[in-house]
Amino acid sequence: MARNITPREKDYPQWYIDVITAAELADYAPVRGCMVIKPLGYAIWEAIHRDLDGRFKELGHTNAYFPLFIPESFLSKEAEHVEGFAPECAVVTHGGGEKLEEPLVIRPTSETIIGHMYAQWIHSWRDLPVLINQWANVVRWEKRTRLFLRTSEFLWQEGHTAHETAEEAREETLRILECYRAFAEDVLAVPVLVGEKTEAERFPGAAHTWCIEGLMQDGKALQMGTSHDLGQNFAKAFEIRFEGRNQQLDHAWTTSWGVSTRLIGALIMAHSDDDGLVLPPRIAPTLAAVVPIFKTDEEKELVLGTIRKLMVGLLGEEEVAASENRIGNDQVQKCFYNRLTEQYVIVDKRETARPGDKFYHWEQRGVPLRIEVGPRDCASGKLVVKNRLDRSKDVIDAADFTRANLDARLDAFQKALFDRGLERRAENTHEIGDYKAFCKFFKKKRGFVRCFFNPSKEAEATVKSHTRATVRLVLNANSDREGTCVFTGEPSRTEVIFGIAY
RNA sequence: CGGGGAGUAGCGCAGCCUGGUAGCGCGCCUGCUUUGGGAGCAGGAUGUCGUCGGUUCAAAUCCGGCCUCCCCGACCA
Repeated sequence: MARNITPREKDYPQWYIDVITAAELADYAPVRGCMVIKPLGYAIWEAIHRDLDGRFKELGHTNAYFPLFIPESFLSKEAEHVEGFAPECAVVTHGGGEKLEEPLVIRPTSETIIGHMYAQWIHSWRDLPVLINQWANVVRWEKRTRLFLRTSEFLWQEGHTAHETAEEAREETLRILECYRAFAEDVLAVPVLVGEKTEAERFPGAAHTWCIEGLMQDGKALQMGTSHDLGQNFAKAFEIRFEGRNQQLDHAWTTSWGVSTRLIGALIMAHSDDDGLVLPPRIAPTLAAVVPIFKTDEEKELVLGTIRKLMVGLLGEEEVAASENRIGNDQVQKCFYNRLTEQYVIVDKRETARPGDKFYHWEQRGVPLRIEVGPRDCASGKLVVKNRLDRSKDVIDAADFTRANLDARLDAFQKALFDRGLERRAENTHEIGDYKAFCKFFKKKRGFVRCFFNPSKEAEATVKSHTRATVRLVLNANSDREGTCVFTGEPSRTEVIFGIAY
């Protein structure tokens, strides 16, 4: 058992912090609500960035960059938008030692400044669609922060598109939603529900907000991504107009969508255990850690020699030789397993730590596979493969230490992780039709509650005051099944998911 | 922003009530022995006691302001 990690059972919030600390994902910054993303945490973000970026480009989007500072007056141009964001904006009032004529808001999101630019770039239907994404930091002055889940500054991507018709904008919104779903499930191995937000939970200024929602191990819901159909709201506020095929002036239809470093929090809370971080192989910066075991100098020579041969067999002489020239290779030798995804197999050659230390070290950092090679293995031509997820230990022939073998193990790991998530979600999803039972459930338990519900701001506020639960998403606004609203008892065809959210 | 808890060596903590030259465990450094699940012995280094101010001959300790973190609320992409 890891001695530096509080078990989930004992104190879940403390466990979360302990896992982050033990895995060295992040550290607190000397500014309230801000964090430093340390190399391992950042490598995970880079992996998320790399994969999603490819998906966006595959769909036809390109990246651009807009300013961090937004003139304060821009925010006010969309009534709901300013109402939603003004309370959490950081505002710059001075620059260069002088008071600014107009204060500058540090972007909490970029709809306004991008809308302003789109108004200048878009004149004709021939200019549409505009499909731009930006990778950026944003600032939202949060009262209560949590590492990765909610910090005052965070990293994200925000896509902003403009279209000729309402249909196209809606299609774009749903296309991105599906992109997020596939990414969350296939890459992060976190099962997500997909649906629309109710008016109460909608993005300020959006016509429709769609989301992917995951269930964490403590039964709380986590919003992992949103895709907004902005209708013509921002186009009207910023006068994004174009002359159509019919020679009439019309406002463009815009969308925006984003995921953030919060996804790292989702990864931690969905997969990790009392021994520390667990990462899906498709995201893990290090796929396998090779731990040499030896006592004497002769054994050291034998074991390290054997490992070198194994690594050459796995990755080729060129890569192994290159890794030996990298700085620090006498400590932890980093060999590229996949240069495109920047994923490594490492050899932990530190002589200051003993094998047991190394086992815990890499386990806590979420490395999916551990390879042990000792004198006994060298003699028998075998090696040990330990699986981080199910803790199984396989003794395999050295000849089987191949890409095909490792890939198969990593694929099985990825699948097992996702299947475990599906099982957990199934166990923690309940259909409840009666409001008394509904309240009783949330008094004691956490999880997704599926029910019929006729959304309204008032009803949702009342339910929240009773239970702290909110509508996480509308599963189906027009169900084939006919039910009764869990709150009012009236007939309903709207199926929703309630949960207590992070 | 309201309620509760905390801040002393890298980490975890004691000391504070009852002011009087700052301690323990782990980690770290050196050496030897070790090494297949967190090693043993010996020696050693490390602190503006979160910060600013007040009381006092004297403050980690008493008083006040502020900062930061954690938990529970409120708020919230």
